[in-house]
Amino acid sequence: MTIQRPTPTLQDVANRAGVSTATVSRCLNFPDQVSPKTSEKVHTAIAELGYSPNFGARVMAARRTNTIGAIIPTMENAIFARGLQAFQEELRAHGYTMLVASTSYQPQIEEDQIRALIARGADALLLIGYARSPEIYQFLKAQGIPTLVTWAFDPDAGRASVGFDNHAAMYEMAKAVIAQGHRSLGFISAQVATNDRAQGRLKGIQSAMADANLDPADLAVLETQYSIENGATAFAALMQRHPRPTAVLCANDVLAVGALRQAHDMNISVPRDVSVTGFDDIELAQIATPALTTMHVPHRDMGRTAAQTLVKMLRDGDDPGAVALRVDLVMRNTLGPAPQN
Amino acid sequence: MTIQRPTPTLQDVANRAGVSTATVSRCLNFPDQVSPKTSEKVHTAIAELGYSPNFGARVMAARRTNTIGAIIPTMENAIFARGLQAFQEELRAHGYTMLVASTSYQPQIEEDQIRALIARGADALLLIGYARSPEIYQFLKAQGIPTLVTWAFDPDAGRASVGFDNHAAMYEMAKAVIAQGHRSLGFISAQVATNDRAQGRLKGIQSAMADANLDPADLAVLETQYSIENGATAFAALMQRHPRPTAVLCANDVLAVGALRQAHDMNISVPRDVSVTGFDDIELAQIATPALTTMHVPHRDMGRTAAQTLVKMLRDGDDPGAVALRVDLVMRNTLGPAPQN
DNA sequence: CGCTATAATGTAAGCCATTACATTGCCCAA
DNA sequence: TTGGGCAATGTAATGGCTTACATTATAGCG
Repeated sequence: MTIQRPTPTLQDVANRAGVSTATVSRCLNFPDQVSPKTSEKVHTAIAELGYSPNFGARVMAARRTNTIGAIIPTMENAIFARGLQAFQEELRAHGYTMLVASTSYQPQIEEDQIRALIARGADALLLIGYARSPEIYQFLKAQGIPTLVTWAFDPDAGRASVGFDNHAAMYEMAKAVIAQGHRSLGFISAQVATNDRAQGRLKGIQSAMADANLDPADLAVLETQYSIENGATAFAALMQRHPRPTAVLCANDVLAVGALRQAHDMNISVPRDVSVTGFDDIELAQIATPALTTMHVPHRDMGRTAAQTLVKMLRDGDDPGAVALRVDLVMRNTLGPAPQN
Repeated sequence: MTIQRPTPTLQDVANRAGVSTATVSRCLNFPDQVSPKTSEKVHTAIAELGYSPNFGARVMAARRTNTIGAIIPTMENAIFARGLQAFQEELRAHGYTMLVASTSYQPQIEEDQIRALIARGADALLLIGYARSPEIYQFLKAQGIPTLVTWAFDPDAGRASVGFDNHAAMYEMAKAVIAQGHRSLGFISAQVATNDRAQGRLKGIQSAMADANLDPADLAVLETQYSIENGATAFAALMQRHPRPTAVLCANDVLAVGALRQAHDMNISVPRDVSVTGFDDIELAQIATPALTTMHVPHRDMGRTAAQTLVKMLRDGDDPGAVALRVDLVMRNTLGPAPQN
């Protein structure tokens, strides 16, 4: 039976070192304001006592937690996992810790999570995309929480953001597809209603079609959820359409890989019979057979830049505006000329 | 110029609702101890004031943060991302928030992160694997932080854990390979030195070899880091060995997929010339050509169970011991009979 | 109706670091 | 030697919530 000794406090350290609590606090937080001699005494006392500052008291007194919240749809999507990893690494380099929450793409859950993370003391927040209710933006502002939007770029939104232009990226992809002679396009999309990135991508295709004198209304759109299986199912459905699309664009690589698998199972040759394109350029894209033509998004870079930006917002209080990152069309082997008939 | 109003406190809510601060606090933390009428008054006041509890004060008074830390090698590895996602979802269902840190597989960083998360007020910790210094376990114990080990299973370690038996799983895999007539085996492994899961897997193969009257020393082992590229390089190197392995086991699917790609590039037919096996059963495994024979690990289930276990440890203070989850050998198309010569 | 058991609410004592402001000590220039 | 300026240190107010314990309201029962 050991005697339960209360954990030592700042006061205990101060007593033992023969200084005031203020000095001990300064030793810990502003070491250069303390003389070397004092500093040594204090550190000895800390070591002897096994002192570790009380988190709650510290947060309460300093009014900050050095914790930054990130709310993403799901970590199971490699692009978010990768971005988050880079975000966390960079945050750590600046002395911040990351709090994570996920929404499963549901706006209501996102709202809850925003409130939850703020209640948990997040000093700042990383969010995906712009689309959310004005009330929640209002709340964020009222709470004085710096917030950064990522994965999207819209200079007109008037919010701090680090991302890429989903519309422009998909426009470029669609243009490349149309340049190969395709006139009948299909699009396997993520849920569009509450997802501004998906919306941007859809509109990008439609713009490219309009610019090529194709009727955007002819685009065969199928909305489904993120999974290989769903990509396969959607592709099969698209192949039943009349006219049958000669090119199927996908909102992400996972859906595209599903489409590829389904094409293979249906004995449809890619890209001879039908072209398929992805979006994101995750590992899967290189491994797919044939290797997937897709849009490369710099996920890690986005995460890192987001961290730096957020830290600067927090420290200097400045508004970085909307920062755009480059995406690159990666030509591999699933986009070819439209078949002649 | 707007007037900066101080954020409302519990006291403000209490005044407005005409009750005491204790009642408001109870409304928030123990709703069933408060009469419906009072509860309504309080919630109205909260809504009107836009009140949100102060995290620091709350932590300080309650001496707990309702935050649980998870320290993993990297989120870029799909298996950890998936496990973490399930962990986080389950935690949320119990009212906890997740703090994440990553180590890049470096023990020193892990140690820093453990201290960092505890300094950030983590009430409990999830760690991967058993291997770490006694000092850090000592520290964890001294701080009274419930800690759960996952991704591994060792009833003799005397620690709370939820995972699977890496040794037994790889033993089973190796046995299946040997049963196909393979006598010359190669193993592409993760770094073994500081990674008990990798160690277990290696030993599992060696045990199976010994049991089949093969000399474990004949196993051609190559250690490398997690990436498709490295898997490819390692496979190429293995193919230079004499005798050339007729089966290459890989410590994870990502390495295996790299091996598969390299085999394809070298015009080595899988499984006719060489068999390849993976471990984990991530999406990549189904998509690989040919589809990868691998060991299915219930990552999501592990995450969910870990969350439940940790919450119970925290609430009831009980020690769950070592919990084992089942893994399943998934036969697909990369394991075949050893070639006759 | 009066009494008791229990539910609901109130009072007030912490919790422990940070930091604005005050004070002391020291060095150097005049 | 003395006074000014700056570095180092000290004093003490402050932050907002939880919770043990005390008190009051309510319901049920004989």
